[in-house]
Amino acid sequence: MIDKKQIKKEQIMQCALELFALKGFYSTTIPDIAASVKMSVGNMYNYFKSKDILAKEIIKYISGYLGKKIREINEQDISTKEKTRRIIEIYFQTASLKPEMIDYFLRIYLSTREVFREGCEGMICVNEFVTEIMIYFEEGVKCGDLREQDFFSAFGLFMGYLGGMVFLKGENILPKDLDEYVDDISHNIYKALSAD
Amino acid sequence: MIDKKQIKKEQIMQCALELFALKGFYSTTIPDIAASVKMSVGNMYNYFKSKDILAKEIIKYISGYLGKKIREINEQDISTKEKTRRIIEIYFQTASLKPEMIDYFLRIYLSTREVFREGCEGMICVNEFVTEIMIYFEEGVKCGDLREQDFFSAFGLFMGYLGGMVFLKGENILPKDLDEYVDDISHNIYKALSAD
Amino acid sequence: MIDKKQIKKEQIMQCALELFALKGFYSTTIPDIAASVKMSVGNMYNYFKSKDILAKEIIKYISGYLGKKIREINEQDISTKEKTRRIIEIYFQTASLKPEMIDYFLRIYLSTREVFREGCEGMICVNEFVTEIMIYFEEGVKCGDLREQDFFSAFGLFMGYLGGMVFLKGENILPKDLDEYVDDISHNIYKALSAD
Amino acid sequence: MIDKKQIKKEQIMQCALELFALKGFYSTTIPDIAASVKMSVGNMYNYFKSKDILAKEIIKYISGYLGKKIREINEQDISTKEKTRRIIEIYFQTASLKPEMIDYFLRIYLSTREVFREGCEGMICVNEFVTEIMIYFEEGVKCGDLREQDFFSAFGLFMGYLGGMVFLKGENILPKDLDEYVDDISHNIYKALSAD
DNA sequence: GATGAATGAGCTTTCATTCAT
DNA sequence: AATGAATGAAAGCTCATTCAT
Repeated sequence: MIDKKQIKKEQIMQCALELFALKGFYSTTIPDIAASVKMSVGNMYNYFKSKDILAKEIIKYISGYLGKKIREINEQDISTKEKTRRIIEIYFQTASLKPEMIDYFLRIYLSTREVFREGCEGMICVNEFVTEIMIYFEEGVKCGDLREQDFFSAFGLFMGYLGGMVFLKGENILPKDLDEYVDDISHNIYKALSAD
Repeated sequence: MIDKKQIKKEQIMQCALELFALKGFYSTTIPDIAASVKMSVGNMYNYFKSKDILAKEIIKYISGYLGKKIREINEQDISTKEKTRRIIEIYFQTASLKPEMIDYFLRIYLSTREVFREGCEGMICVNEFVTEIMIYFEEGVKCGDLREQDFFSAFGLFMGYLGGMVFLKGENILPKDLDEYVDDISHNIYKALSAD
Repeated sequence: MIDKKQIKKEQIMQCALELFALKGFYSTTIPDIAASVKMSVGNMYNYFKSKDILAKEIIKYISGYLGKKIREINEQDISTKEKTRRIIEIYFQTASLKPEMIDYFLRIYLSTREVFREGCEGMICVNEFVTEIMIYFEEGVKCGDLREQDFFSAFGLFMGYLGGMVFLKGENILPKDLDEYVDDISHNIYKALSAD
Repeated sequence: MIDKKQIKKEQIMQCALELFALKGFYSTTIPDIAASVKMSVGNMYNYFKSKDILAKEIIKYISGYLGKKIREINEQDISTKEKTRRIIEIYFQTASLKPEMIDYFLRIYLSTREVFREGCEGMICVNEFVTEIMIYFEEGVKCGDLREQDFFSAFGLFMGYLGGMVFLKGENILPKDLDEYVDDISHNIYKALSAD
């Protein structure tokens, strides 16, 4: 029973996620979402008590998804350089296969402060993802591959760079496919973060 | 006479800019803006025909402001390394002194697609700023300081990184002041972009 | 269920019809109509997507009503002279019992072009009514009672005349009741249209 | 001096007349009219104290214009039959050369009751025109050409018929030019009104 | 007389949320 | 759990009219 409810919740989140990413938070209405899930408006409120709460659950869901992917990389026995590359690959892959996720992250979560202010203070709602990046970084430092520096400076570089690229792709400004930038970007980032 | 109208327009833009950056585009109402300018709602429409148009004028205004600042750097006779540093300084300085500008850029312009789709295709509305970054980059390449690579990859790195840092600052996640990251970031970026 | 919705739509149309006819299209507000139906403003929009659409549905509704009445006359086995008289009677009767209908026709539909331009091109929205008048006229010609002439000249005479009388009545200019003019008018029209 | 003011008033009335006839009373704004007269909004109010008053002055102006035309016919020494024809000709001519006048009469004056209720009770504002039609009719009766009947029944026939035709023309429904209907219509009307 | 910036009430429409069924 | 009609507050925008210059 409890499972069934969870499945329905995820269906709603997936539909809402796509619509939010596509049209923006305010331009997506609850009836829009309900229609997309093929469910009545009233019933939606049995699963999520408000539009804001739905938005917050979605960002947690995305953070969990990405966190898991990176954890898998962190657990592999490979060089920091290789890890760096694989994280970038996973990020771009997600941007390619599930563009709504990265879009939601960049355009909804990062920009719609009013909505996430309460209940997502700090980076609570995005915790799983940030933690894994932190682990990647700390292990890189520990084994001497990465230069010791403020984590957030490194994080800003990493995530800002990747986010920036996906953004440009989304605007149809990039001449090439994201994959084709992986070499350049890996090189740039590793060069910036590495110890030597 | 025409000057007086221009001055009023800029007053409105400044007030709207602050409110949009603070509360978001949709959570800021025209009455909010009117109250902030101490002007009647109706009269606002004598200056900007719609909320959307106001939003677009603001981003052009910001782009012009930042473009001018970077042009001043580009025109100086200093090394690419030094230019890189100064651009970062200017960006962070702006984020510090006029935080609403960078915020607007990151949170409103980049995220509220529905609004900027028509009339800001490609990067038209942000043209002045992008052009100066392009000049910085091309001159760096020409004089052998920067590695020749896809401009947008470099642009994504530069702007994504800086944007990411300002973002983290805005979320009160950064332990230190933005200025204190200038060394690290300059180093990281220049290392990533430089020819050797 | 679908019936219930249809009934409510007709209730709204009837209330709106009365208000429009009484106060004019622009001087009747949606809140006015909602109050008259004892319904919330928002809910009105679950039945009619806009004020304009409501206005168009109303004219179709009236055209259907009058068309049906005239069809019943057309189907009767009586002389053209008698048909003429009965059409006039029906028209005046309607003007008497449901004055809002004729008023709406004359004062809203015929005059508020901006509203009916799109969606009511030609005489689409008033089709059922015009068709029946056309049948009356063609059958009269076929059986030799009416003189063959341009249909629209005949239509202009017939409808203009009747409309003009109702208008004068509405302005409280006519000294007598509309019924009392039936003889005169029947005579005038039939004399004008008849073959001899 | 007083003349100059009168000339300006007529210029405004002519411009307003055209706009009202074209776009309707409510869809024509004071700024629209001001722009059309090439005059400031504020100054317009030096000539007409309100939009409503302007509308009322216009209908009086039209009534005067048409009244004068018909008076000229009434004063001629011709048969009632010929007078009937000439009135129709004048009406159609006006509809052709100054379509805004007839349009204003039919679509604004007759339909926008809210506006004309106060100050145009009965037919005050249209007095000059109606009086001349009355004279035409009474003289026709006096000399035995027209059947004695209720004046308003005759008036409704005459004006309703002509108005209906112009209406149909305005809707682009009439296959032929208005002039070409003069014979038919003269015949129909005279037949309906005449004594034999 | 002339200007046009300024006012503010009022309009249509939207939409998150509730609630009777 | 499920429906979707109903609510009503609030949004963006318009426009007749006024008023300082």
